Amino acid sequence: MVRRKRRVRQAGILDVAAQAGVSPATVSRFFNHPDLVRYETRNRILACATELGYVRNRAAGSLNRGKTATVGLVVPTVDNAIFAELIQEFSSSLMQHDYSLLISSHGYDLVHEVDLVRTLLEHQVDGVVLVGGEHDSETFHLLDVNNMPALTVWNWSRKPRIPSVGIDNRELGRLAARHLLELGHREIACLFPAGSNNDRAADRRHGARAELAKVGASAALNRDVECPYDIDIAKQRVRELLQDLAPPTAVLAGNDIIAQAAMYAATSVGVRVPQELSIIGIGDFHGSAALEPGLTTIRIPAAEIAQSAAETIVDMIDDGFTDSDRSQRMSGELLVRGSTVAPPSG
Amino acid sequence: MVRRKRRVRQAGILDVAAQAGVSPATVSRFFNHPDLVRYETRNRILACATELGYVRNRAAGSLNRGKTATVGLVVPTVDNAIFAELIQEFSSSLMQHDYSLLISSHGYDLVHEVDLVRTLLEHQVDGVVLVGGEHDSETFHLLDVNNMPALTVWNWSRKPRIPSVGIDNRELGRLAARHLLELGHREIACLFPAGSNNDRAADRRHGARAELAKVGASAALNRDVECPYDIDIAKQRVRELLQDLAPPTAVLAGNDIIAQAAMYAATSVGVRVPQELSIIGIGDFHGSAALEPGLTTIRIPAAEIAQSAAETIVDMIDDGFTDSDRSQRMSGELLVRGSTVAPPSG
DNA sequence: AATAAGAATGCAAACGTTTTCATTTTCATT
DNA sequence: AATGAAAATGAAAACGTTTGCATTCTTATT
Repeated sequence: MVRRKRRVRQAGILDVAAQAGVSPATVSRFFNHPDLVRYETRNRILACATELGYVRNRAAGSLNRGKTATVGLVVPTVDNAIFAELIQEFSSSLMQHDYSLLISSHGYDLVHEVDLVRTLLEHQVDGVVLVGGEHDSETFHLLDVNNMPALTVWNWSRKPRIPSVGIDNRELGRLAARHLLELGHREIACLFPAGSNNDRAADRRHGARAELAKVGASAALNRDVECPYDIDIAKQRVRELLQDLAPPTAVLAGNDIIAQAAMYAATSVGVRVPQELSIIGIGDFHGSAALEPGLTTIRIPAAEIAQSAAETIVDMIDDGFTDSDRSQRMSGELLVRGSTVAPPSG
Repeated sequence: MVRRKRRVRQAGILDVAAQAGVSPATVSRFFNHPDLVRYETRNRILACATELGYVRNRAAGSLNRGKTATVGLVVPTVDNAIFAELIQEFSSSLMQHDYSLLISSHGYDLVHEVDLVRTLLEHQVDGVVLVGGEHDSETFHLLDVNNMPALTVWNWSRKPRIPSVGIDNRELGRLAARHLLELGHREIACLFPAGSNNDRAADRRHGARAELAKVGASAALNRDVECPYDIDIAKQRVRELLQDLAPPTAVLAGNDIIAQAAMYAATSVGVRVPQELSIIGIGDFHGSAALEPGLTTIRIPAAEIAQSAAETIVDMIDDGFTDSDRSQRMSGELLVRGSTVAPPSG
């Protein structure tokens, strides 16, 4: 059977109406407010709709109502465990509220992010969720001018430009540092990505450094290594570190990916974890518990953040945007597993 | 400054037109066919548009043109390295063609998938891309009735219901099995997820089993373990396997996640990889090379698949759907790293 | 200067819904 | 059967673009 080249006109609400012997208005009501339609009529319409293979045209609907029941989410990257859980959970929470999700990623490029946000707006999303608190001023401008319900997630901050749902990254850094210090470590290498375009990482690093400074920072200071969230590069960095004349007794990693890389690096140069090197991560990603030894880390409640964010943005959309600040602060939690112990006495 | 509760009417094409002293038609042309507009007029319109913070309303446009420049992608899950690279690459390829991406995931539930596809159609996507070749018949029906350009990716199959761009999963299984056999392994445990709702996994398993059968399957047969793509569960499964009276000399994992879990499992029970246990995965995910030892695996060219899929679906949309079969077959490739060697003699 | 061809713009009719308001039908009450 | 209230439906006007066709403005050619 040859597929017709000529595009068959799709069945519209008018066709359904004609077939069912009612007005288009009634068909529309059937889909949007079924309780306003008589029982028998409902059946008739449903039958005709399925028979004709009718699917609603949300674009047309939204033109009228000014709502698309769609939320846009902008993440730095999807090619990574980092935001996978957030996305998954956000998506399904949203779906429970009958909203759809439009995702885009900018690869940690905040200028590119502007375009993504604009595209989202062009597609008439009802709300926008961004990861992180730092964004191009044009991004803020666009959201503001278009009076768009917006939310930042992942990081919490004291006085956000737009409401934020997330954790205090400084605290995460502090927690991780404190754990290592309490175990007795003083030779600690910190591995964080560059702060530009990534305020989350910058905050974590500041928190960690501040905590370390309390016990006299000089030792830790020269072990502040810049390292992207990339497993191969991170592994290489830690390797160099371990082959140093005076290797650190502990690694404080900017996230679990770097921590995982650190474990591999240690194995590859024959350094035993945790006996000779303690490693702590941040994030508690899927799989971090399965590592051998299990990775000590600071848990970020990704699922909770995602769920709460979904509910908050939906609220903001429905309530039409009151002034009440919807920000919410979640907290990180130290998860001690096998990768950290007291440093070798010496 | 108090944020207005009342929703300020967004600037529309008419406002821009009025401000610039031209007709709405010209403004529309400025955005869609700039070359039709005189240079000075262009400048004037651009100035007014930015001043008013105008963003186009694609919903309205699409109503008229019947195009949204949006493609829908349906993946089983996003919470996993598995499809991350595919998504990322597909998204950016699409963006280069000025298309946007609508993503949804169904958690390996093909019935749920029907709803996702319907939602995608309601949002007037111009094309739909599905992962895997097996889908609910209602899914096929919807796509067909609505005459929707559609593509399946990831797996290639001989006679697909709709065109497919991907690899032959049977071949991947075969390749992995052959490598182990050639090294001399005969005690091989295969770990694959259940085949229902996941034709990719089923095909890989069949390919592997077929290859193993060539050398007499009985040994391998009783080592056919069902195991989901979950690192924690997989680790547990392999652990049980290794504590068996007659542990296998090699593990053939359904994907790199399971393989990774197998490595951790081995470490946790003190079995050395690769000396006492060889492990091969399928996929070559981000990070598989960084494992210690590096994971031998069958590479799936995710980026190539994604790029090709993006181009193909865009073609199908633009060309209005000729009958030519756009299917494309990519191939897997054995990547020998450190996790496989000949079995211990004896 | 007159003319023609081409470029630039304007007019107005779609596109497929939703919703307000008006009208009809139903049903219980008298 | 007559009445009124409530429920169900219909008519028609939006929503903000795009585009075919008509018109006007440029510019080059004579």
